Amino acid sequence: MKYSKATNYALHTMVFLMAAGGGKPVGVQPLAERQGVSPTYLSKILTKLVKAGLIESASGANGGYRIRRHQEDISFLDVIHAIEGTASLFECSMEHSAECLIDQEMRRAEEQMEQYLRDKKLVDLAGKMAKAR
Amino acid sequence: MKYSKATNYALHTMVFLMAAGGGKPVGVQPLAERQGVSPTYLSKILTKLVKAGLIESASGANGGYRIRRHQEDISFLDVIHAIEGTASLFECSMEHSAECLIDQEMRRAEEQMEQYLRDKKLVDLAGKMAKAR
DNA sequence: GCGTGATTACTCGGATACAAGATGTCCGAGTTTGAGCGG
DNA sequence: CCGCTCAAACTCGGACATCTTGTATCCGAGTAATCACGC
Repeated sequence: MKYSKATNYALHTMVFLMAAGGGKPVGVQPLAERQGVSPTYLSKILTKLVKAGLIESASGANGGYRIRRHQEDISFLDVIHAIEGTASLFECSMEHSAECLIDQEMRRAEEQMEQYLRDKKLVDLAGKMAKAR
Repeated sequence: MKYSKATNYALHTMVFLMAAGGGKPVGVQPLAERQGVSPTYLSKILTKLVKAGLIESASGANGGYRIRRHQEDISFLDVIHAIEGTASLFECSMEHSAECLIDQEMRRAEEQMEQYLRDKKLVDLAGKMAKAR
């Protein structure tokens, strides 16, 4: 029960892409080098973000990744769901007669966390991160 | 990023032990049979609950497990921490100069969920579960 | 100068390898209860 | 009736086996920009 490293990479990459702005795309190499991860692996992660519609990719020379326009209100939850999936953290999987009460409470607890992450926008950190790093 | 089945087993067992009361201990067989899991595996899970001080074990014939007295205010979080550990769900693991802002936000989000689970007491469900099952 | 082809710098996707953790089983050891047996 | 012994019913702990998932690498394919070359 931990968040995967991929989520960590994805969040950091998103913040950096936001700081870079919507100009020319950023290649995988500088992004990977900055985080100390192999470019090929990071590209697999970024592919998920592309499919989720959070960023867009540009093929060919001078290609790379770029934040999607008009989506600077992307939340933490958007990124996490793109990487980890949207499935519930807890599933009872027992054959109860009715709906499992434990399951209900666990899902409500999870909803508390998700609500917080839904309200937190990445763009709030972009500025601070740029100078902190 | 999912809760383990062990947590599910632990929560269900705790609720059932509460419904059973603090009289004579309950053996592993009936508990395991009810949840469709092998007794030996369940015993490993319950050992963690014992070490966390949530339940106590009685060796020998007519032995088994029993809820600890004066602890009917056991919360969901107590059980989860006993099984999953108390480590944070998110760890940045990057060599930033300062504290990672992403890490801070993720921990706050997690704290939202934990707070909910800390307030939820198992005893609230014990009665309902008894008749629902 | 201008098109055309080759080269280069990228992303994309699948296949594969590796490691770690979750899940589950097996077995021997210790512990308590209770029955049986002999005095 | 009493005490002793022994068997049965348990938990406990470690050592495995297995399966899934996360992590990571490699390679071929496609794509776009740029450069070189010939007309």
